[in-house]
Amino acid sequence: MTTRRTFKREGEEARRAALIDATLDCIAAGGPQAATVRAIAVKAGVTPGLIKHYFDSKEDLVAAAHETLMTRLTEASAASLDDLPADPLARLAGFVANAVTPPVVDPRAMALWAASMQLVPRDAAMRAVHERTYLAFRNRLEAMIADAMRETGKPCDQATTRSLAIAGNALLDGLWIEASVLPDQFATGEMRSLAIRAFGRLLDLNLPE
Amino acid sequence: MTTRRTFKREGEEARRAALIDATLDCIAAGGPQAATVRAIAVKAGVTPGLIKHYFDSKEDLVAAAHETLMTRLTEASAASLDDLPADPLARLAGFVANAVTPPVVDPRAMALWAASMQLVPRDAAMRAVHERTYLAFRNRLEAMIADAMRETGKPCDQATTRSLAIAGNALLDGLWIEASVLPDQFATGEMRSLAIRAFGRLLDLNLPE
DNA sequence: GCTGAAATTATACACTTGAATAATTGCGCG
DNA sequence: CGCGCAATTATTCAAGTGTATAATTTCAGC
Repeated sequence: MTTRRTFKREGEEARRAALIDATLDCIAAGGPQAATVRAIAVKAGVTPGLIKHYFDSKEDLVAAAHETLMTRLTEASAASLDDLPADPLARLAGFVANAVTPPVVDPRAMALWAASMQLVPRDAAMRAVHERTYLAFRNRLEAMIADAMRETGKPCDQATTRSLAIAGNALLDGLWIEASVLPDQFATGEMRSLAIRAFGRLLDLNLPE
Repeated sequence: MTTRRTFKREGEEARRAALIDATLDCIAAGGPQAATVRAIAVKAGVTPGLIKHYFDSKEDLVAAAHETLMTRLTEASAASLDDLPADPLARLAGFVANAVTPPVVDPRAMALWAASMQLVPRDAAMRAVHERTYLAFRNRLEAMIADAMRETGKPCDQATTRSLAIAGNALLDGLWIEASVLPDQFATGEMRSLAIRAFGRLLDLNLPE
């Protein structure tokens, strides 16, 4: 007679979080098709049936995982703000450098981001999440740009600031992607100074490296 | 007694191409997990077994499809070069505008691109394809940038040109992504002039809109 | 310690998946 | 026309999928 595996009762929040993390791990490691209920359960140290107990369906779990991912990416860049200097120019330079170097630059995060981008065009809920997090990031960048321009006596109108934020955001996105996916293409530290210089040219500001 | 479905013999190239197109259609419509051998066969107007006849495995077919996708994206942007003016500044502006407006901007292409980016970190063959196509695009951009700088009497050294090409490429990538995934965020024509202005600031050139 | 309810595991099921094999058909060549 | 081979279809199979349900275990409250 085989004995049942022993288990411990965890709180609902802990279990949901563990299942979500396990889902993200699976997707990062092998793409969406690798995130099967069984693989997720193994990674979470749990039995497949438990997924059904905490989520109505696997689809629900995946949606929750993507929401968590997006929130984390946004919060990660927000957290770094606390460690940046108060001087607008240095602050902006630090923000830029942070966005294009590890740990923000990370193949795993990149793979997860690509997986979620893939869902955006055909999933309204995912699109809403993306739109919200995108605008949050861009608006934060816009505020820092406005501060920097004002600081250097080159204030610009709102439309220009908006355009610069859109372009600056795109620049950071593009550099983040390439640094994450082809890390060997760039020498150590090259991406950092490259990004700061490019951002400085975009704003016509002399950002401190 | 049920009669067999009638069929026609197509050439090998035609069948392979049809299967690859069907695969891309499936991935674009429903993500990688929707690209099952049966769905692909239906879309190609063929029986699942035929896939095995032309490709050793489904994995091989998917790899071939991604190679085709990447090549097409690169060739699409190359084709537009023929229609651009010879003047370096106007040429660069046209290239930029082309990259951030339809038909290059396209939710379907974006979804396919995301699907393939997702494979890059864990598939060496995909990484090689990405690296090759990325460098081809960037080198083309670098040459145009060098021409434009020389034209305006602001020649710059090779390292600077390289940096500007990397940043310019990132800027175009980022704008392309956002325009493709959140088309409603930008007014008609806004993305185009925004991109040209931002690119002009990056290079410190007055690009004609 | 008991007890009961909730959490967790175990089992079963219907379905889909990719692949392998056998049966048939189209069609170039004589 | 008919032969033969390769292209294509049809069928089958084992493995894996998500989910539903039943059986067990944990643990808080008495």
